[in-house]
Amino acid sequence: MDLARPDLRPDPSLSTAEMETLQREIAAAATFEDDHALSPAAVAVEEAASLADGLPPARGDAVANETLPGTGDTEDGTDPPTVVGVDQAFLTDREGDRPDAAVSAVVALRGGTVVEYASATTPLSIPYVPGLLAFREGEPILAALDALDADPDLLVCDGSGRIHFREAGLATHVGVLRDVPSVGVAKSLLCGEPDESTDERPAGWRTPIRADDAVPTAEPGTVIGHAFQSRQYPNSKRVNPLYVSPGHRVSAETAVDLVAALCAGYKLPEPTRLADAHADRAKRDAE
DNA sequence: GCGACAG
DNA sequence: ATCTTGTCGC
Repeated sequence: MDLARPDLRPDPSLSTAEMETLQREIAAAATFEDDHALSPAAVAVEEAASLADGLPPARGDAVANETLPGTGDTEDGTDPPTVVGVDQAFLTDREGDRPDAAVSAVVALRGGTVVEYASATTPLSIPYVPGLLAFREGEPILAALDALDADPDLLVCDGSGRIHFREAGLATHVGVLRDVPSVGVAKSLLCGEPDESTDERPAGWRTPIRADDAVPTAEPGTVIGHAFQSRQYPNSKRVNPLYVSPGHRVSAETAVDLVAALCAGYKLPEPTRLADAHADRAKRDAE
């Protein structure tokens, strides 16, 4: 059965009040539990793709790679889950003022191998408002996902999921609309309170983020995500942690475990890092 | 009124 | 997010 909810699409023409109401519906339709067989081990990425010579092979070549012996295959011969990274870049107008259009990029990985790329450029209709990001970037993202042939088993979105004022961040919104398991990976904390200070933590460290007064829809103290130190330098400057939260059909614990498994030596998990690079390339090609 | 706020 | 060179460290 198809449980996607196209009726809950992030329509940018809604009023602020309507947007917030829609987000409460999204949160109500969301599942912050593991209802699938997605295991962190199954999606683990062993080696980072080299961006030195540009991005890995585009779709046509990558499809051929799928049939290469040992590439992205699991031991029992089953196909690994398809993980799709989603990211955005913005085009600026002639005067160099405000962003004019959004470039949404999606990159599909299977067993650490890139199997497909897609992107979509959409005019921006509303400004960025904290808490309403999905209404600015949601439509472009959905357009990019539509351009993808692959069937995502997991979406890795740039931004929050359950770590949100109404527990309905970008990752949750997109996940619910398509009824696909999703996680949110943010570079800064929107709301909620970490159990411990996140300062100068070693790679691999994590601490729960709990709902506070800024998240009235959740029972106070509910774990809505985690701060996760994906990378750290031995010396020199410190790296800030990531803020990982469930989008849809994933628990807070599994969300961090999945992201940890998807990291391959860089601060950002591979799907996000590759989508980021693809978005930049698509943007450059458009200029 | 003040503070605080993903990309 | 975006505007941008060099620079410090592995």
